[in-house]
Parts: sequence; structure tokens; C-alpha cells
Amino acid sequence: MHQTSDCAGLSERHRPVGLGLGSDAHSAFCALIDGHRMERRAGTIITLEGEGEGDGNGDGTVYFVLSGWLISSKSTLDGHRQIVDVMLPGDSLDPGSAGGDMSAIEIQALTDTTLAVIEGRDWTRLLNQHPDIGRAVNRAGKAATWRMCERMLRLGKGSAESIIAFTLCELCLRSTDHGLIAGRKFHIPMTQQQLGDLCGLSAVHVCRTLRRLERNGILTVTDHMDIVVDDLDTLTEIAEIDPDTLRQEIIPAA
Amino acid sequence: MHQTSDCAGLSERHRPVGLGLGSDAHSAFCALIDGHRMERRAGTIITLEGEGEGDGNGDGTVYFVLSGWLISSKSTLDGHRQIVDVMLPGDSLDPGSAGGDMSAIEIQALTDTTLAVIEGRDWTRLLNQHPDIGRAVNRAGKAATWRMCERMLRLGKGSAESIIAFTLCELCLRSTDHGLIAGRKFHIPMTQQQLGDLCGLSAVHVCRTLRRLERNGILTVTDHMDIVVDDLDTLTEIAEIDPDTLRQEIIPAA
DNA sequence: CGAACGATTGAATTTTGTCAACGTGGGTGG
DNA sequence: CCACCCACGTTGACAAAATTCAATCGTTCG
Repeated sequence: MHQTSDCAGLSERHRPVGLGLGSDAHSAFCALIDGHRMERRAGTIITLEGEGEGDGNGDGTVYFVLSGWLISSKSTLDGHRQIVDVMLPGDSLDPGSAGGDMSAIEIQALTDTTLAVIEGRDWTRLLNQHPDIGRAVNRAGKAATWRMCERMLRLGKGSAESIIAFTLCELCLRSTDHGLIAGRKFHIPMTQQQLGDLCGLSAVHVCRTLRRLERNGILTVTDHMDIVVDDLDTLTEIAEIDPDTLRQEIIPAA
Repeated sequence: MHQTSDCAGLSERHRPVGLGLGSDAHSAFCALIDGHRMERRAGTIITLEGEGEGDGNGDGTVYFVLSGWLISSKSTLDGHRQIVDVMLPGDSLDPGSAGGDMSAIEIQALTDTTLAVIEGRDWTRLLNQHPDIGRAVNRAGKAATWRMCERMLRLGKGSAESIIAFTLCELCLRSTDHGLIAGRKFHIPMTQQQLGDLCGLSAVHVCRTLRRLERNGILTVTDHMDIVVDDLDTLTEIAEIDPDTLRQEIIPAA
């Protein structure tokens, strides 16, 4: 019932940060991860081998998401939680950087998940042989930082409608292979509570906001987060997404 | 009246992310930046040579803060602004990563500022000769991500008191060479409006919150952001700073 | 069937933003 | 030197936004 052969996630990966590798680099990658995978069930909290001194340039073990959705989050002492980022197939988890033991970041599987585990030694070797892989991973890392900045902007200022609209747009763009288009259904494997933890809102307010968007004919939410965008223009306007940036995201990159 | 000779900022740098370089690496660095500096006055908006394809591993031009305070911020179309990070001496600006033209991040000098400009070629060569520099910069980059995560946590959930207390603690730790201790005065070169843009609050509410903290005997604010912590325990409690993490930050690292 | 979880909704409360007014201090130009 | 201005901080009153508490409903799972 699980995936049959090689590196799903990097080949089936979609637009935004597709690690667009050349075929030789790609096959080298596939050869390397063969037999080095981790499977985790939905809901599991994932512990990575943190091993103190991994400095993204090599040495530390690196993890890649092959399938499934993951979140990384932090919690305050009084029980509140903030989801820092959502990770999809093609993204990497660098313990000590995005995740890991430092500063109590917790990584959790939203769905059943497959990870590729690459030892520091192998990773360094691969980087030397295929510099484009390093570049691709770097680009992905920057995209993650960019996402965090955008989310911060809407967390700080910006209404509940704004950040929810933005988050839905972002997750649609990243998780589907059609872009952000009206009328097409996509699914987000999160509860309203989790969406609230991501957007800095209470679950109740997420619910209210979604229903208001629905009442205003902007989107339709059915059956646990199946979402259809009805009025794309208004949605991006609420999300305060810069049309130019959006176009850049949508048009398949070179 | 400006600094007389070599790389201030890296030598005078303090604890948290001090780019603790060995003396040979340090002198190589100083030799390289000699004659490659940019000076900017307080308030200036700084444009970096973005040049599309700088992938933190080399090639792109890299900038280092030698002296002064900088902020990087994003703005929504309707005029609201969010400060994403504050950069102090010792930090690096990698256009395209933390800053740069992509996605309309704006970099501004809070005080008079000196930057070191290192061309991609030179930077690559330096990295090859002194791998520890690369490691140090990487570590600094991770510290920046960590800061952003912490700030996100308090932006999303967390009261105004919490994020302000946290921000003050962070800036004190990063900008002074004594740690976070009671009774010692330090200065933050920001207006309440800017502090609000950093904390996701209105200037008015920043003012109210500061005065409440002062009324409760937790700190003293005088004369445009000269700050003295009076009750450190309560302050860190409000900031929801994990005591263990804090200790790690305070104790000079190996 | 019962239990548990998630979604939905209303009502009361708290937090924060907005608007407006005022004071103050540091500059600038006369 | 003085008058003036302007940016910043401070405060109050009010409005808007979001949280909390609580009750209800539908589904799913054992």
C-alpha cells in the first residue's frame, strides 16, 4: 500500500520549489536514498537525530520529505502553540536549522509520511558531485524563509481574513500541481485548530472567518477542509498578495 | 570621527553570534574588507546589489554589518509594515536570502551604519581558505531563523506584554556585552512606532504597555528608549523565555 | 450504542486599534 | 536669541477585532 519504488516527492514535485534537478543528479539522489527511509503515521511526533553540530554545509544528517505533510511548531509554557512552517514533499528538514532539538521545535506528521534519511557523509559526497543539488536545497531554504516573512507580516498586522486567505493560497500553490485557480478543489489535511495555530488565531475564530468567506461567495469549504476558490480576485485581494509576486509563483519557473 | 582602522564589529562583537573566528581567519577577513565599505546615515533606505542568482554558497555579493543597527521589513499594500528582523554588527546580509530585491524586502539603517561589501569571487575564495568562516556565517544564519521563530510564536499567540518583553530581552542580549542583567542601562535606537512594527502592535499600544511595565516596577524607560531592567525574573516570565534557553544564551559559548 | 472529536454558533469579555488632543524637546530659520 | 515647527511620546474615549466560555450537532470509531 505504500509507494512502490524510488523517490516520489522529488519527481512528482510541483512548481514552487521543485528542486528541479537534472536527470543525472536526480538518479544519484535516488540511488542514495534507496533503503534509507523513515515512515511515520499521521499524528506522530517526529524526532530527528539532532547531533549538535550539523552546519547545513554538510556533516549533519539531512532529511527529505518524500510524501506527506509535516508541521514544525513551538509552544509557550502556558500551552499555546504556534506552527512555524508546513513542509511538503520536496522540502528538506535540517535538524538544527529549521527543526531539530535546539530551542524545542517540535515536528509532527499531519498525514502518513515518508522521509528520506541521508547521512552527513553521504550528503557531503553528493553535494560535491552534484553542486546543483546544493543550489536547489539552498533555493528551497530561501523559499522557506520567504514564506515565514510573509506569514509574519500577516501575523503582526493584517486581519484574520487576510492571514487565512494568504495561508490557503500558499498551501494550494504548494500542494497542487495546478496553480491557484478558481473552481478547482484541493484539500488541506488540517483541523481548524491546527490552521489556527498556524495563523495565530483561535479555532473558533478560524471557523467564523471561513464561514464569512463562504457567505461572501469567496470560497467553499466542505467536509473537513476540502476547499474550492470561487472568487479568486477577491481572495488574493484579501490575502494582500502582490499580483506580480503571485504571477511569478504561478508561472512555471525556468 | 568614524572608526579608524580595521574590522570593528567582528572583533568588538559580543556573545550570541560572535562569529568566533580564529585569529588567522580573522585577519584574512580584515584584509579582504579593507577598502570595501559602505557608510550610510541613520534613516537611509539601503539598496543592495541583488543580482538574481546569489545562492548563499558563494557567487552573490555578501554584506556584513560592521557598525550600526539595521532593520529589514515588509509592507502590505495598505501601508502597514512588519519589521522582520533587526541586524547588528557581526550579522550578514545576503541579498536574495534575508534581504534583497526579491519579494520587496526593504532594508533600512536605524543608526549611522558601516557595511563591508564582499564580492562573490572574493567570498568564495575566502570560504575555501577558511571553512570556519562559512560555518560561523551559517551558525549566524540559523540564529536569525531561530529569532524569527521565537518572534512568530509571540506574534501569533502571546500578549502585547509578552512580545515586548521578549523583544527587549533579545535586543539587550544581542547589543550589549554584559548579558541580560538587572540594573544595567542599555539603549535601543528605535522609536515606539518602529518597536510596534517589530512587535505587531500599534505605537500607541507600545506606549501603554511600556508604561504599564514601568508602573509595575519591571523596568524603567527614560529619554527615548534608554532601558533599565528592574525585575528580571518577572520580565523573563512575562516574555515566556525558557530559563534553560536563556542560560544557554547568557553563558559565553565555547 | 456511547465516547470522542471536530465544527458551529451565541453571548459576554478582553485585548488591541483608531482617533484626537496635548505636551515636550530638538532642530531650523529668521 | 527667539519663534516656530515637527516628530515623538502620552493619555483618554471610543470602536473594532478576537478570545473565551458554553452549548449543540454531526461523524467516526470502537
